[in-house]
Amino acid sequence: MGRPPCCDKIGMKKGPWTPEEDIMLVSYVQENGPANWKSVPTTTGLRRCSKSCRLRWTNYLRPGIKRGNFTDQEEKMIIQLQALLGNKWATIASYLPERTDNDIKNYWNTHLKKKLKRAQNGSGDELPSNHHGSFSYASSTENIARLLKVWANSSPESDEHSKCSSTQDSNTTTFKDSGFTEETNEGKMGIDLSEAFESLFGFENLKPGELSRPDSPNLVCDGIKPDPTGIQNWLLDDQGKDFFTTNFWFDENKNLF
DNA sequence: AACCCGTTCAACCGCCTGTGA
DNA sequence: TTCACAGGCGGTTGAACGGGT
Repeated sequence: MGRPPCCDKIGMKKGPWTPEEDIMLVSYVQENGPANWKSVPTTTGLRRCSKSCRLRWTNYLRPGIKRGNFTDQEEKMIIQLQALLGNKWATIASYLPERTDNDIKNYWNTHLKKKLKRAQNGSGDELPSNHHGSFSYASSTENIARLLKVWANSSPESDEHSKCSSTQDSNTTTFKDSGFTEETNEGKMGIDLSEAFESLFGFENLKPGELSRPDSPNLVCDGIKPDPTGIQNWLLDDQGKDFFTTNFWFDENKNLF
């Protein structure tokens, strides 16, 4: 016998939400903020379990949610991120702040999966050129490195960053003029990809100094930070500043190449 | 008009994780 | 250290809908 679902509590309603229920929930959040979901049913009188309330808010009622068709850019990002991260929908959603994880998951399952399959069986014209037509997660160092290199070189953002990197001071190798603000870094888009790196490269808990550039051994990596607009990644130096990485990657010995 | 079938997406389920007592 | 609980996450379901016959 497993644990009974929370919504099995007597009197709890299930199924589609009515406009009246939505209003009650929005009123609660306006007054109390999106927290303490446990108290929502008792405070509002809603006959919904706390999980249902939280889900309704985060997936539907929360401000700033974009609904409707996904743009080509969004589609491309989802495909690339899914190839890199697998079905980590919440992480992928953090790169598309106007979309919910549920939306992205649904879009993947109903549109993109089929699209990829068609492309795999057919010409492949529908896919970004760097997608290798596999539904499985990128599973080897070689594959993921190639995938990201090609993608980075083909995306408009990478052009911007390449320009920036070409102007950077080679002595300090501090990334400048990236248009990547601190606010963005610290916000929910600043997702740590170190887990993906760990699984791909066998890195276990990147530590300060563990990664270094062969041409600048005194430059060490203190972390990895992705670009919210794409799958370029920055390395952070030991002072927490970015030093760029767009066109270099790691080998199995944790050296950049 | 009635039925069938495929598609979409909101919502639920069950497990996992983080946190506080 | 252990336990309980709330919140988070990914997988799955099923009602609603639209197009075809």
